[in-house]
Amino acid sequence: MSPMTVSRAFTGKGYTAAATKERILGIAQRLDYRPNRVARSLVQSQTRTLGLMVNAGLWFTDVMRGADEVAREHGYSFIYTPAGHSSAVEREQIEILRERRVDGVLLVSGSEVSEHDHLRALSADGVPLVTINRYGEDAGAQRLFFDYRGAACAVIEQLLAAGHRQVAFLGGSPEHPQQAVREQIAGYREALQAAAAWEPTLELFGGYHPEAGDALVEDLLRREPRVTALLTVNDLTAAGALWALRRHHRRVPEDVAVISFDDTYIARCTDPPLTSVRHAMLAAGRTGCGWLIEQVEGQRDEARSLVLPSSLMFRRSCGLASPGQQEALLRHQ
Amino acid sequence: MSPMTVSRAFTGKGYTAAATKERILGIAQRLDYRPNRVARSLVQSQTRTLGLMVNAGLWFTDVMRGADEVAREHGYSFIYTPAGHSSAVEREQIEILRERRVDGVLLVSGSEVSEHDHLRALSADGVPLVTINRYGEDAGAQRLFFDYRGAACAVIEQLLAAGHRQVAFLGGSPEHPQQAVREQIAGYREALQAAAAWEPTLELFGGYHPEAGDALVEDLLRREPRVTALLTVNDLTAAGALWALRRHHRRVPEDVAVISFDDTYIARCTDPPLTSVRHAMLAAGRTGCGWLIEQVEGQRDEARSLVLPSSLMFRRSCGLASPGQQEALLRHQ
DNA sequence: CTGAAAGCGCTAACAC
DNA sequence: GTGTTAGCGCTTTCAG
Repeated sequence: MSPMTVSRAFTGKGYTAAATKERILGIAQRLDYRPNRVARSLVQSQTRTLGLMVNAGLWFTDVMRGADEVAREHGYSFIYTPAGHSSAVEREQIEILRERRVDGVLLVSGSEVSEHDHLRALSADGVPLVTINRYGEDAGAQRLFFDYRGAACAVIEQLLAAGHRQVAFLGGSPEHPQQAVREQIAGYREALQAAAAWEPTLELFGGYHPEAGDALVEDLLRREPRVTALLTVNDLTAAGALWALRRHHRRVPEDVAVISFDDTYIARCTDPPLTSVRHAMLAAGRTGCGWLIEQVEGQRDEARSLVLPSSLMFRRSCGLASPGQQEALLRHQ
Repeated sequence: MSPMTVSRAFTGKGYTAAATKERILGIAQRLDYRPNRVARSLVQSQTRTLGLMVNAGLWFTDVMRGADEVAREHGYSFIYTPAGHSSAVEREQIEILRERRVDGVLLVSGSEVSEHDHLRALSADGVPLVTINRYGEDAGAQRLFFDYRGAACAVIEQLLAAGHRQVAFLGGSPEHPQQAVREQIAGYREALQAAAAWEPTLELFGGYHPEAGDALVEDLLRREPRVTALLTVNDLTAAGALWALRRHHRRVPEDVAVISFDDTYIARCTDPPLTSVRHAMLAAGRTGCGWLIEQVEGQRDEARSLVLPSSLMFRRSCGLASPGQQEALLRHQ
């Protein structure tokens, strides 16, 4: 019963007599023996460990869950590390992951950082990298995106089709450091301009919180009292917008339709509940991790990128009929 | 420049001439060399890796952030694994963590599982374990709790002191598998009974979602129209309760005061915003990880447990004046 | 089907 | 201050 035989019994590689195998596993059980993956990692120079860098936030849970599911199915585990908002912090975390010899890195972060050398170095040294929701310079990674622009476009098109002509955008900023926000605004403009219905006075930027949403609606109603629909940068802003609309006795959705982004728990809790754009978080995690493992295991090294389709969760705030189900895929064109 | 000298240059252990050290670090930089922590882990039988088992959810972000901060300060990293809701799943995940030779495990999970052998085995084999919000059988772990009972008590006492006599409890169930929920109910009863103000008709169980909150308020107003205050099992339920109260033209907080549990984002988004019990998530993560590291490094092996004090985030829904600040510590007695 | 030898990259312990 | 030796627990390779 050499170490080699034990190894074969546990890994299933090579031949082992069924009887020996059984005996070994039995003894192991009794001795509370369990193979040491650290030693195995050393000799195989493969840790079956992936780095997961995420900016904590309301949404990252689902991405993480999806990624972890797939990892687990393939025998990988995740080392977690927060993403931070600067190249310096990122570089430091990546360094730790590299010392730990992770087989690949999944980076989930909307932060725009100025330098990408640390990411470029990863790929250059053969450590696969998949990014989710990361715009900016291509650092040799495979990349996944949520369809902020397309979703905004599609939502506006639906509102226009329902007869709305004065459709406002609330919150955020066209100068926001995260491109995702800028994409939303771009999508909003694109759809309205295509219908010759774009008016700059209907764009009210400047915040991401309920209080901002409330204040912006105050402004809006003063500037454009005829407004009949509004899209907000996120659920929080929409919640605040509802406060102001109620104060001004505008009924939602009869007088003003409201649609927001992100479909967090908040959307189910407001009065009325919010129709909200839902991004494919779980799918992002699953696909991202799948791509990563494909790279680690040597299939599909080429660069690729994919924009994941978003969907619209229909609730009472928008006055639109959902096409058959409560959740509908958002497809621009 | 033997391997040993390089090792000393990087770890700082033992003596290294400043000049040699500098030269080594320089060469390392140029060669893109970086110490292999896997090899180090093997020889030291210490991975500086901790297992983090959490049930995904709205709240776990903050616990995770706190834990990771402390871990990082001490040179540890976390391997993430979901907690699941059964002993079988837990056992499997723990097994993976043990094969990976984590130095300790932080278990964050309210799930009540029937068997604790896998946890007991951990401690028995010298793998430190700290649990957060885990009731039930003591499996040799150091344990942290949130003060659900005390917080409920203290909230009710404040409502009573403000003159409320008919105080309802909404949502949850005294038979809920998670003790945390049962603790809330116990605290509610305890405080009301102490004031001889407890009435079974004011307890309405049966759900954790807005729709449940809404329906339960319907029942409540039918049964006890004189109710002036209510405590809900969580923010979601409270949000639904607000819908029903508005439908019945009860003003919040003038006619009915509402206080909820968890202080999620939702509490800032309802109309009016919710006064809500906030648990010390970040502190739990930090303290838990700190305890774990103390165990790993050999100080403080004895069992210990601590109930972390909760606080109340005052917002408009409760009609109580906050004592000086918006957030106040909840202290029972 | 099983075993023996060698080595993964590092560090503990002990020379020099 | 620096180098040498040995070995952490496994797997690769090759021999039986």
